[in-house]
Amino acid sequence: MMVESASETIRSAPSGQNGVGSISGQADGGGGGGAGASGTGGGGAGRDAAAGADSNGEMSPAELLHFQQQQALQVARQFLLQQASGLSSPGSNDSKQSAVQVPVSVAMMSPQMLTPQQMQQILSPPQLQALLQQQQALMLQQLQEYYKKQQEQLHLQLLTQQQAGKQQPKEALGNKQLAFQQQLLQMQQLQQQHLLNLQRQGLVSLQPSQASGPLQTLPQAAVCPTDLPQLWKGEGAPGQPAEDSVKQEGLDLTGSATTATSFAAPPKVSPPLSHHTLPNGQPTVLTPRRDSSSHEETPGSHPLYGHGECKWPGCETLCEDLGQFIKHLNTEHALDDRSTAQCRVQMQVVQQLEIQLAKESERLQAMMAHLHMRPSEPKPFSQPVTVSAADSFPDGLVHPPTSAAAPVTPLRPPGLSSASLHSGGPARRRSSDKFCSPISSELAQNHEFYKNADVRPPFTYASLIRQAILETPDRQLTLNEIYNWFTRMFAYFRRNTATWKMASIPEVTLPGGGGSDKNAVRHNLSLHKCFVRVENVKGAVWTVDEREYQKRRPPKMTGSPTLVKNMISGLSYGALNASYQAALAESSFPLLNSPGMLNPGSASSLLPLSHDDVGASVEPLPSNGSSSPPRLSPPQYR
DNA sequence: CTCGATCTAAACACCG
DNA sequence: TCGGTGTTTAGATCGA
Repeated sequence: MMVESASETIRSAPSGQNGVGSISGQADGGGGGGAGASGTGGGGAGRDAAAGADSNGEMSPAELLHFQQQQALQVARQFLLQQASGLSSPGSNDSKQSAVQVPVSVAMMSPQMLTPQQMQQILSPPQLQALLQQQQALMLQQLQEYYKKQQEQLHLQLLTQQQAGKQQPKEALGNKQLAFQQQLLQMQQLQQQHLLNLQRQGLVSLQPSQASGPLQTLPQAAVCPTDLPQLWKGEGAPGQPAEDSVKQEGLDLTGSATTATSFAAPPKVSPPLSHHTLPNGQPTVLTPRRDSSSHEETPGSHPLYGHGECKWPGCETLCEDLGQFIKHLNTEHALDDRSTAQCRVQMQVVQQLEIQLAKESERLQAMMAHLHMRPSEPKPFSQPVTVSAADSFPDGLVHPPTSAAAPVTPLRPPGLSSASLHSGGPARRRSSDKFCSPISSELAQNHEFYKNADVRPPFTYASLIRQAILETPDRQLTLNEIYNWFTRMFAYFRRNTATWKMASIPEVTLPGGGGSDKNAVRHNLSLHKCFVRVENVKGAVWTVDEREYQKRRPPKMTGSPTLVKNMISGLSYGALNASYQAALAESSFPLLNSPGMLNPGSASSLLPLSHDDVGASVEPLPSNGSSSPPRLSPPQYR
């Protein structure tokens, strides 16, 4: 839908977007000129500024996410307002950072004027954490609905097609059905990815049987739409009572997360966060129930706790009982840079998948349109969004429906389309292969992911080039073949053909004879001793000197916050999130990339994050990626 | 602060 | 002359 159309627009205007933007690194740096002083770092501003206002009423999933974040902001502001106006109860034994300390001068100012940073300062960590979780809950809910609708649509359309097929040549019908089934399968895979990711973070805790159940066993041609709701237990019933503990929180996360309309009623902030406080003074802010109903049946459980261990990404700390786990949760996973960063990463993941899903959906719509099967609901997301938009801002604040498409804040997030994700601009992600050199298996596992997802692979050029060469039978490639490998294997580079093939665009042709990425490839080939040029009959080919390659890199592998930061900035969206970007960038990827980040059951991560390598023996993996605590440094924005 | 790795951009040379 | 290829330099970021 809009995602795709937007990206198409960009693609069709190479000189305007990718081309010029990426060439003149200073252009988007906001600061101009200075010899690239902000050349690689100024991308964020550029992307944000590049926000286009799509105001046709439709919302892409990404836009929806942004919108939800706006909602979260609204809730936060409401919360602030109420605190400032004395609604909060001073009796809260743990609110040392909350209402009492809200600077009146700040709190009394129009909440809309608060920046995320200010809110971060004002809100206590538990409150912020609650907001984060609320955001995720919202995202989850919308995604679930979206998935469900898609499934139902597919089912209906398949049925329709089968009927219509009676009037069509059998061969044609067969082909079409096959195509549909493939499409269906793709969506299912996407859902699985999404689900796994969520599960990995603990937001969704599938029962073992479920994990391998509905989605994976869905028959291709006979998908029962009801399977999905089963998978997303608890989702189908918005009014479903959630855990009391959650409802009693100062911020009624469950309510607001479950039904968008809950935003209408400013949460009763009687003793805010007074329940379930723990020795360290941190309230137990439970993740809103999005998972299986088993959690509601068993009050003694926690979505982040299962099989006696903490399910927090990368943690897996053993906890004997829930109490111990709660304690652990509040000590080890309180709201700090790392936790928020991890949260953010997960949001990125979800977002990516959403975008992917949107693309696939669009393709599906096009297919159906072609086959004269007019989709009943061309805008799967429109309805939830509409509801949210209509009901989410009852506070009298001006939030016309259009504001959904054109957010109030100048930060235009991801919605801009995936173009903002890969950010063809000079602020493109820097990849470090310090931790991701083992890309062989990673690529193998996530082959499809990279092929379709518009994310920059978290590898250095050198490691990618090496991989390209090693993948060939004779371990040699010409430069052009390397180019082709890049574009073939990675949607990111494919999408950035403007920068890859700029030589074909006169006005942006570089003296170097190619785009920046191409240039980078050539540069890397020349620079690294591990790449050996061999004269061949047909010309020159490049080979890899493994010894040099291994020599080149230090044996240890740590995470690359740089990469994180870049990825995050590329995916940047949302005012609230902005305040966490730095934290995330500084802290989270090492964890995310650590083996421990993966659930034991999901060893084959669908994320580009696994560490295993075919040549694992060459490069010792860290015993545990999470063992190296992330640096908690002040936020840095590039 | 330094150093190394990396990325990006650019200039330049060579060759078909 | 032009485009592709290859080399080199410079500036910047970032982590150790």
